[in-house]
Amino acid sequence: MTPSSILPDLEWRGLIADMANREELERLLAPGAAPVTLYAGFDPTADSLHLGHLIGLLILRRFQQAGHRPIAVAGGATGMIGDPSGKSTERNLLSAAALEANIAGIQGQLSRLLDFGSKTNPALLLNNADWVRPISVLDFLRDVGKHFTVNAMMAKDSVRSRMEGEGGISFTEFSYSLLQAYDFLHLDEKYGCLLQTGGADQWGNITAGIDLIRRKHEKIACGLTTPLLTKADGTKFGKTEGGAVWLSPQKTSVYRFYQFLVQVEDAQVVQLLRYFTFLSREEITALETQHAAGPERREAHKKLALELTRLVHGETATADAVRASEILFGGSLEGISEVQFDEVIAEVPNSTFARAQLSQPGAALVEVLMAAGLSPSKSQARKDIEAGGVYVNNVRVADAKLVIGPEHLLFGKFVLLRKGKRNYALVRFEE
RNA sequence: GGGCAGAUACCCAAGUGGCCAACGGGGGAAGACUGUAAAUCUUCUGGCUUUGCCUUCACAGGUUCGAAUCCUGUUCUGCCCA
Repeated sequence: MTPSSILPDLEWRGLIADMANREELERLLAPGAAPVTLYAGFDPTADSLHLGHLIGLLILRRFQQAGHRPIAVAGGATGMIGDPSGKSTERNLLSAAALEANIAGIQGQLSRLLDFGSKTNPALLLNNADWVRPISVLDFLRDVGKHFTVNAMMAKDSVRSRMEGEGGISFTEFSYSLLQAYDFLHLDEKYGCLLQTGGADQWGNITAGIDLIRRKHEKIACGLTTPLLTKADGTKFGKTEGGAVWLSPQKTSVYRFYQFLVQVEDAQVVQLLRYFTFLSREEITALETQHAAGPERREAHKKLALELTRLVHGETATADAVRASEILFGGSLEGISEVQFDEVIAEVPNSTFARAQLSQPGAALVEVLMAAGLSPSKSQARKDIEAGGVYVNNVRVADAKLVIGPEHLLFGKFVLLRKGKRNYALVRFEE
């Protein structure tokens, strides 16, 4: 990847939703031009980023691989305000302590996907609180606020939809885009950053920054937005029953992360390969052909899951998740060794019971299902069993009153539970 | 401050004295079909010691043999007037 090939590559991948000042951007990225400094911001709304954020982060990585200089900005300041973009209601402010923890969490994730040691174009990780905190309200209103008309701000989609809605919008959130505009200005002044990237919902905030830079310095800054990720039916991508798919293995286990990608619907898999992987055009085209010829082999899905899990969680953790998946979805449990089983344990949601519970009355399956987190209540567990959706050691259970006893144990201590087609949980009975 | 309307399960939304754990839709779960896909069809979707029992229809009281439904008060929301 060369500095000038980045735009065509992004375009081919479908990663460009919109560009602000396209001609200028093309000029900046023309063959022979100097490396470009660009930034994207990540607000600390949670202690981990999720799949949706990953696209934006990977854009930075793509630019860096092409020789440009990425800046990842953690929104220590903007996170205190709350971005109204894409939100239908006013948000609760996060406490300072929560913010701090969140920043620490996402900074770690940001740093893992970018290269800070590069001799030629090292990445930077900044916190906008560093330059927003020191500025006084009066200075901010005079230096930044003066360059915006409320008329223009109200025309922005994020603001307008909230004005028309019922809850209104607080002055705090209304001001958000000014803060983000100020970030862009600051990064231009200090690092010569003239390109901001972000999701399509960030368009308004990005152009606010471009306007500010133009008014203050008569410079043309650029913006590039990526499409928002949705499923084929238009609903949110990256959500499971449990919520978002997080990058933090504490919040979404590596196995679940991998499985989420393996289970992606067919209609999306090729697009996701383009969005999320660094595979070449040729490799992706080949996978697409393979997938079209034999979708049941799921080659594209597995490759997508493999590549992305590696990127986020590393080689070792990925190998474990793949192995666990092969055992659980490989069909029969026969011939599986105890060693292999041990490997599955760490990956699959698991819980431990006292061995003593197996004697005499035994442990009621409904209780175990609940304890294992597969069913939310005993009533539901009964219904799940009656519907034919529960398996013990991959054998369907017919009786809702089944009691787990020593005869169900694998290797003397495990019971593998499954609800539905693909929800596994492992229960270990220990002394 | 005055007037009016409303508050029902995850969401929307029926029900206006017994037939109500509460119509219908969405969302979710399971099954069938498949390929750890989609579409389609079927079932389920308060809890439990499950042929039955218990707790729910904003909250607190009351009327009644019996209330989500009637009455009183409280809280909250929307609309209109000031």
